[in-house]
Amino acid sequence: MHEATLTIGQLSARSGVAASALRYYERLGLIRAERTGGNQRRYARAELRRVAFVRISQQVGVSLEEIKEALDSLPSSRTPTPDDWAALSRAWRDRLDEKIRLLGKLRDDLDGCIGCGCLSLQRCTLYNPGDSLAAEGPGARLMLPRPPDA
Amino acid sequence: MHEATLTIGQLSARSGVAASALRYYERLGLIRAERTGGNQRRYARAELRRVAFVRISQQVGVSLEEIKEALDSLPSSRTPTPDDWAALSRAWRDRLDEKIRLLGKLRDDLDGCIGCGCLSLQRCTLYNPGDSLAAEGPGARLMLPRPPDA
DNA sequence: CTCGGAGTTGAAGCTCACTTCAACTCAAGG
DNA sequence: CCTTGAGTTGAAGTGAGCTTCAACTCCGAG
Repeated sequence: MHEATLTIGQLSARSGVAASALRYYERLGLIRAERTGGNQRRYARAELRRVAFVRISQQVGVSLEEIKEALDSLPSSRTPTPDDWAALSRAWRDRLDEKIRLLGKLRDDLDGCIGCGCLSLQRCTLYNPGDSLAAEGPGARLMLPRPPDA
Repeated sequence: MHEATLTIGQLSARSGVAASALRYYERLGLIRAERTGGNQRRYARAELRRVAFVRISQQVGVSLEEIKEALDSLPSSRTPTPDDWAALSRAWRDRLDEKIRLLGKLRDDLDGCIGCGCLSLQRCTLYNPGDSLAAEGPGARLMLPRPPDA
């Protein structure tokens, strides 16, 4: 026990992420694994940090694709240093700040706004589809970009 | 123009929500419409408020099902008063406060946490699958509830 | 060597929140 | 009356983020 590398089961147990999800993440290029002679995955302990980063970022509402982009900024040749991670976390911090700002605005405006009828108007500060808090969400999305005013 | 009721196209234009989405919301019971003799939808202006509430709530990361539950607390017999809406918004406000609190915690912990390695541990304050910020997310979800410790 | 639990793959399934399509009908102007 | 644009329906498709299944193989304890 306490070896240099982890099996997928061990990584799953330690990260709290299902093994099937870990394989999925690998397909997307979010994490990487060595293989044993018998083709089984062996994870470097550093992968734990990646998995944790993925889950935390998801909780903030970032898509896996965006998370991948962020992770791709880490050096691939060497194991990322604390400084490498710190740079990533700084970028995320800005994201969080913005999100917190928007939520605060939403909270402060909601009471006053919702009763007065301004919610019916597109001009309402709360109702600006542009500065979406929650990315875009899932689903088939097209239906021609809404005209500036219709 | 400026009639008592709105067609689906008008509601779509005013709310910024696609007509197909409005029909979908109706199926889910989030909004309601009268019908003309020729079976076309006619929306009371009060529905605009409902649509706005739905979209704003979605931006905060609430699922349509939860939004429906909230809307169901509005009186169905009469048109909701500002007070009715205010009650709803108070409940949402608590939600927002909690979300803001969690995001703030995340932001404050991230820098220190991510470089040090504690992210690898389940005990990390950041890495508590319990107080999920983003509900549960989409997808097929089962795979037996994770055992208390594995 | 044998056994059982852990691991492997690809393909298919699932939920959410919609959109898209086909094949219509309605409503209003000319 | 005719045309045109807006509206109607149900069914099927989409994308994200996984899970589930079947049919295997691997690996470590006994």
